[in-house]
Amino acid sequence: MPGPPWWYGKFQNAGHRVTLPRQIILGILSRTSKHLSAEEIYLSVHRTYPAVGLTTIYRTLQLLVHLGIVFKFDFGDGRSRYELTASQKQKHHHHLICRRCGRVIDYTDFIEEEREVFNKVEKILSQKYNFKINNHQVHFYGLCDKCQ
Amino acid sequence: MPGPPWWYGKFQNAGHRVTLPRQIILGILSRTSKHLSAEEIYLSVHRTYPAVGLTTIYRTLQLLVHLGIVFKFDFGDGRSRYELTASQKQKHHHHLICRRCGRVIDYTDFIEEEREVFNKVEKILSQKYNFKINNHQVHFYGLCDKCQ
DNA sequence: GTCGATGCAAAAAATTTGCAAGTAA
DNA sequence: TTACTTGCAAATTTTTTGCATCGAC
Repeated sequence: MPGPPWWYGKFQNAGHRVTLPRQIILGILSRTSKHLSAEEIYLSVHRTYPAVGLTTIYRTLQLLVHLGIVFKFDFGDGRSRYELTASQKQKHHHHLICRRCGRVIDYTDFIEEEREVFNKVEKILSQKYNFKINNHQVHFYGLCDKCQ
Repeated sequence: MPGPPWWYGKFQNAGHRVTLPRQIILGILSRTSKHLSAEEIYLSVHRTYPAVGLTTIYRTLQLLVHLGIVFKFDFGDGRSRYELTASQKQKHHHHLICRRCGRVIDYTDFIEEEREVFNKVEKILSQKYNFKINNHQVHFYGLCDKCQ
């Protein structure tokens, strides 16, 4: 029995409406493992729902970032990239970024080991800076095999 | 005795020239602890060297990112932010980002386990993906005290 | 002297905004 | 019904490019 999606409550709590465009966009994000740009999401939505405009994509993504539902990244190719912070299908992962060609590798190695440390660090930081921390991201920068 | 600056070799190796604008920009970056935007750097340079144009700022920053000398970040306010990857004065630090107001707190309170994990992960990832890793960054996302 | 680097103006992209019309709650 | 959302078009903002000149090596 598929109850309401996991993000439903976040919309409710913040007083935001669950509209069709928003559901579609979240659907796309939850079905991909890529780092999509606003335009790529727009094109993907557009195939099935041509009525949805690019503006709505931008506004929705802004909202989702705001609610902590998606991450917004800049991998250096001039456009922002978006991905869900969590989902059933999507494992928590971090990034390995080539600073020369911009290639991005998702890695999930050691996430478990990291988790323990991050929980601890998160706790310390939360108290010290009075921050309510929800997520974290690790980026390693370097040169990929082809660019060395 | 102040020999050539630490980044000198990186320029040489890559066949890039050490010009006045580049030295000025690096000087500004090494003297601040802020996350400056291209325009802020431009304004800062412009005070003392009005001849340097905004285009040069962008081109120089692009080069510095390319060489691994500066980090380029998107903290969500619509413009890219830059900071040195390392320097004598600048301690390695990570970021705590408020997803509501965009406030960014630098923290340097690393715990020993944190360091250990990163060294370990870096080593393994380097081998597994054949990446030459130079740097890493950790971002914690959440709500700051004022935005909770 | 060479060839990379720079400045200016113009162009290109990406993202945001105004406003009337649509629609979830 | 009420106010949040949306689409479209226009505007804004950031970043990039073309080209003649300049300057580091």
